[in-house]
Amino acid sequence: MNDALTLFLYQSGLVSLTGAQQIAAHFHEKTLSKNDYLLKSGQVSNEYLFVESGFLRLFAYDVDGNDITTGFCSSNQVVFEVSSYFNRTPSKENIQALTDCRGRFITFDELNNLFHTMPEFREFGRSILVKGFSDLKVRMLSMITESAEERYANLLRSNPEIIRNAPLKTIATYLGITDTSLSRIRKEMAHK
Amino acid sequence: MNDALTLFLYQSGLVSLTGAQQIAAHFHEKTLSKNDYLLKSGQVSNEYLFVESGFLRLFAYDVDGNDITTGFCSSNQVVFEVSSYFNRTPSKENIQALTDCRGRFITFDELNNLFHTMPEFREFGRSILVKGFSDLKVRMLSMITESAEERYANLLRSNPEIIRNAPLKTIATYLGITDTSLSRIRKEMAHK
DNA sequence: TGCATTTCTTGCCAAATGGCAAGCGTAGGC
DNA sequence: GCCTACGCTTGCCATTTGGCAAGAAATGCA
Repeated sequence: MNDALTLFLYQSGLVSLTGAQQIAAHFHEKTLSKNDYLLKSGQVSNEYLFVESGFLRLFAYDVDGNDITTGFCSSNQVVFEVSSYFNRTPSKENIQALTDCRGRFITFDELNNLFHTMPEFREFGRSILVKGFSDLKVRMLSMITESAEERYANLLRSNPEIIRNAPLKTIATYLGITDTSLSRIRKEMAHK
Repeated sequence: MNDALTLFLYQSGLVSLTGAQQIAAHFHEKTLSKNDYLLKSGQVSNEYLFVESGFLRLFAYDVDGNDITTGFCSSNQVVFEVSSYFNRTPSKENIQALTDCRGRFITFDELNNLFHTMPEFREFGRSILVKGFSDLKVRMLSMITESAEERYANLLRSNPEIIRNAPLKTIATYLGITDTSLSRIRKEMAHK
């Protein structure tokens, strides 16, 4: 009987089953209630969290103090603030639960120890980083080449559950538009 | 007497001076003439290139076949296509020299061997990945919160040399606007 | 040098998106 | 259960950006 984290590690293709079990054993339980923060700006991210259930969002504040959603996270994904976690510097971003969440985390020191003792976990760690990077590149390209309506339709296709759990304004800032515009786009799309 | 690569490794703060010298010794010379490709889409990126002199750009094709600049690279930076290089998959992006370039590269297999034998190089490798990721996050936030004019002003401030070496259309796609708009923005800014 | 190609600018107008404010509905706290 | 946030929609109009096409300027190549 293997838990979701063990399976996630194993299914990456980079970790053996016994390796996955050993690695997963080092993670700790974590629960968050809706609206709880996993990370607040100014803090140093110290939880590399595998999400078993629930949804979260990452956001930053712009110069005018508006919060801008920089990412979403759903179950079977890893969430943490890359720069703060690896550089041990204060985060500019926040990570907040959109719904009640359950997951398993590991601290930076624990992760580094595991990296040293288990090369296959190192590979896994790199793959998480590379995937996050590539996904952001795809999103940037979509931001440049697609209309707001196309970007919303994409998001709806790829993350329908999140769209149901996040308020309109949150989704709008993620897409780079105002809540007013998103409301109009929704209306447009309903007509079709 | 240390070369630029050795200094770059050492100045990361993650590698000792002797370590930096040993690592640099594994890199190979590379020169590119203006407009040469370091990587073409469809190929697997196999050169982790430290640029000693010159400028390059990364670009992808959108659905209509237009090329979209996804990044710039100048001297004292490392350039490669992250996803293709680490996953050994065909690249969707191209890397092309904007000017004559000189640098030093290492292949994927060589890099992995070095990662295994020199833990300090592993740290360095991670820091390159993390920095690329964070920089892209900053750019995404700027894309969402700033006007085209502000983004252009930022780019002008951070990379004046590149702006002088890249054609207007190349810069425009990087900023997510048309060349027509960028031309107008330049005119506007000249008036001030 | 001269021709051809590309790059850049500009005018005119259209389309996309934003700003503001009012109104409405709903959900949570007391 | 009521009242107050808050979240969402909508109208009106402003601003930003784009599309197209023509022409000017610069560049590369024979």
